[in-house]
Amino acid sequence: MEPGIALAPGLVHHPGWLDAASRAALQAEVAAVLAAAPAYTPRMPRTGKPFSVRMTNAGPLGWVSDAAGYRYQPQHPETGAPWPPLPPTVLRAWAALAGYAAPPEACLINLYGPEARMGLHQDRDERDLTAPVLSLSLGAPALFRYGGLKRTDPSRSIRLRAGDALVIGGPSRLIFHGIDRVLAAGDLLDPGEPALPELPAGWRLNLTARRVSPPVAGPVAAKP
DNA sequence: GAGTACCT
DNA sequence: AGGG
Repeated sequence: MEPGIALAPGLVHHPGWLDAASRAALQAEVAAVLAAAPAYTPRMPRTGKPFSVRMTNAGPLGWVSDAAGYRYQPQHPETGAPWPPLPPTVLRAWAALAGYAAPPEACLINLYGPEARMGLHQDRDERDLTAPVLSLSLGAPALFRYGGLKRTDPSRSIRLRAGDALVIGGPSRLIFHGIDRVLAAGDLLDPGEPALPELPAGWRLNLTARRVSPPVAGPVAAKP
């Protein structure tokens, strides 16, 4: 597993982990996901207030939020279709960085317009909290804020750029985190084929791979 | 098992 | 910073 920069125990930043070719490949993979599973606007539990971020998913399960609450489900909430397969680049990054044998089951794709934000929150809807969450960034840079295990713990922010990977695991698995703001220009989406017609310059895209359920028990060790 | 991926 |  590659070193990266430990921001806290279990919270590891890998700046520029995806090279230009991998970023282009991932963009093409995201374009395919969006074609099969269009971005939609999630809503807050109970109040139904819309998020500023748009979302879609890939993998056997996807994270969704609406007035009924947060949950993982196998189908797109609007089309009813199963989520498309996990992008190969996400699986490759997981194998290299997650330190977890079983593959991810969900890849949440967050699409941030120039004004989009994500308030401080915990990723705690997964039953398997021993697996890390792996984040990959594309497009415009953004200010990522992270704190501690309590909402009131002090927080810091770092800049995430296109190609950065971030592993959120171990003692940091349940830290509060969010996106303060997307930064203007600077990094545009790499020109790649096929382009992402739904993603104008100035947008940021984040993919988070998650293990939702504990892996089924493997072979039992032989007794002496 | 609160809530709070939101808002003031 | 903190709400109910």
